[in-house]
Amino acid sequence: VLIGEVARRSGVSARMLRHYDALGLLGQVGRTGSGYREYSGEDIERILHIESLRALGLSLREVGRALDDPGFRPSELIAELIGQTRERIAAETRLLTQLRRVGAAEPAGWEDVLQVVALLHALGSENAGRRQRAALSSALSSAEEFAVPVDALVEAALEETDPNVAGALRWALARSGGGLQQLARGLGSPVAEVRERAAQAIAEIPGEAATELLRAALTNADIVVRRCAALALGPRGSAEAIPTLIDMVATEGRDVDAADALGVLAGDPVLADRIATGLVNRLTGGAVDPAARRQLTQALAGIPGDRTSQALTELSRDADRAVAVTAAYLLKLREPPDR
Amino acid sequence: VLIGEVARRSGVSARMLRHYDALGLLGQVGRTGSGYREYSGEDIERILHIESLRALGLSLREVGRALDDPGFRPSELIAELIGQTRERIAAETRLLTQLRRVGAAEPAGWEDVLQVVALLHALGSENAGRRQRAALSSALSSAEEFAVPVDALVEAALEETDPNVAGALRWALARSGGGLQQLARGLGSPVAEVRERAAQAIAEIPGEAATELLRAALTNADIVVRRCAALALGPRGSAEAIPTLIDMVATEGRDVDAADALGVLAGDPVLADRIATGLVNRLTGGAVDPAARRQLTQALAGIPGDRTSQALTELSRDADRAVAVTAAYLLKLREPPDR
DNA sequence: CCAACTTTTACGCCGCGTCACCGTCT
DNA sequence: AAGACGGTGACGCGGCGTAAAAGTTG
Repeated sequence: VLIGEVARRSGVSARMLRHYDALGLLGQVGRTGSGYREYSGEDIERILHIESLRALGLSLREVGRALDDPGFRPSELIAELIGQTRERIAAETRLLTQLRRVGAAEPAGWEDVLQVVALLHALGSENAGRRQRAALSSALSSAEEFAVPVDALVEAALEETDPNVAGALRWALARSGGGLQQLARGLGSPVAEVRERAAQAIAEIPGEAATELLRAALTNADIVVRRCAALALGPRGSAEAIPTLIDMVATEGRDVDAADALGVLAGDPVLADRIATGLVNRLTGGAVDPAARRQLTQALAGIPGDRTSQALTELSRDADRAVAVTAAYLLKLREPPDR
Repeated sequence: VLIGEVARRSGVSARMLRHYDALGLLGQVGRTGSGYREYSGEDIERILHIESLRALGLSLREVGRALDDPGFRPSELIAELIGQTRERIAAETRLLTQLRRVGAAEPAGWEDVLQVVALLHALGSENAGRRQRAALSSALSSAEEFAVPVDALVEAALEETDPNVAGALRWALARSGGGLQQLARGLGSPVAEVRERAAQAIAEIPGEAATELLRAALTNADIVVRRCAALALGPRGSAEAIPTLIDMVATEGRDVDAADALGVLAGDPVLADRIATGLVNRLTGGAVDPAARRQLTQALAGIPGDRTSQALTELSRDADRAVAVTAAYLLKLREPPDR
């Protein structure tokens, strides 16, 4: 069979058939008296084999090695090819999300494209300084002509380990005002750090939508998220955060911040009563550790109202000297200034 | 700034910087007195721009065209790049599934790999004849050393439009005995044809697992699926199919097949009674169209038992002549042979 | 004799590493 | 004067299209 016939039937161009021959992939191909290549049935079969292996992604060189080595184990090669293909898909997918972000920024001209690309690239950089600069510039560039790619900011904020850069990213997000939906998804991440970062980022975003999200986060499965949400909800005047905040006052660590948040909420007299009652219930409930009782007592400092005054009077006779002294001191502070 | 410095700070190799220069991407780069390239701040900025565009997947030639044309609209280019990238991802993904299937076939040597690849390739061919041969060969090759990639068969069977090839594929699937799980997923496809093909394929697979799946399919949202399942469940002795089959008898199209299936089920005397009752209820229920009544009467032919005989006696006096004649004829057939 | 084949040889593409060989700074 | 820079030119890789120039079929 001559080369043209083989080319037509196998779908491989005559050029490539000659190339295979030149590379020695076919062993020796027969020739007619006048020098034309004469392919045998075996040759054709071998050509089909070559095409099969090439379809799996092997290079011609690899095909040659594979077909020549009769004792080759295919399974590991297949596994390796799978790995390589996955890697390529991952790279292409990263490229695709970059492209989508650039497109979403609706650049008006090349200048904008270049700026967005540089920004995205810097946000994904290994270098913390570059990331920092990128975060700051996206925080400040909201007045530019192109839209800052919010989802890239969210992704960066959720993955950022450097605290300074993370802060800058949260600031940028807060200024952009968007990304709440993706941050909300971050609250459900399997990774604890991501959940916490999402909660912090939402906490720094102003507006009713973020507040609503924080209220929902009060029922999050992750206690860290719940506490972060509660701290942020205090200044926003959300009474739903009170139980979590009282829990936090009784816990080591964020008790001062929680007490402050309760103090802000207690600006409303109705809430002040509820908060005071909650704190007192905690103090008189059984099995509370002494350190927690002291923190709860101190938290009463920020809560106005008669309910607190009564509680402090009783606490000034508390069995725990530290509690009694603190309560007495706070009581004196609350005496009316007109002697 | 000399080339080495630029290379170190931009991450672009000196080789490539010279290449950019040779391609004219940078306009004219300055030179020192001794002929060294001297990059200005603008040059460096331009280099960063080039890198940005290359990161988006543009070739050097495209970068040159883009940067030279000041009035270029970037948005359409971005859209095109997105399309191309998606296409590449799709191609790589197809390759990945092929590779996984080859790996799943656990080939012992190159021979097996080649056969599996050829088979997969033929299954995905445009040419119906090739697909047919591939289907037949995978139906017959279950005795070979390698495992036929069942999921490829399922995918092919769910997408096949040629009825002959589809039949061969279902046969191959039935012989392989696997793929039920993926076929079950096909029952939930948004495409009606795919759902029907999945149902047909399951119907041809023997065994309790397939029967169970068919029973579940009786509650499928797609009526075609339900009917296909019911037809297949008849011969498997599943009484659950009876209501659907009776519905089918009263409907144009598959009524004869449904009647046959009911006849098989009626081999069990208890079921025979239930079926007869069901058919009679349909006949005496209000607002049944005449054609349906005739089909229901004919279906009684295959149902033994006294209940049927009584019904036929009554029907032989039916107002519809066709029904009455049919019933009378069937009654005569049922007279005991001993005169 | 012509048309349709075949043959070999060779260039180009694209992005880039790497050499060779030579000049120029400090 | 050594060694770190810079310059140009060229080759190679991989997979193939394409084209030229010539010979072989029917």
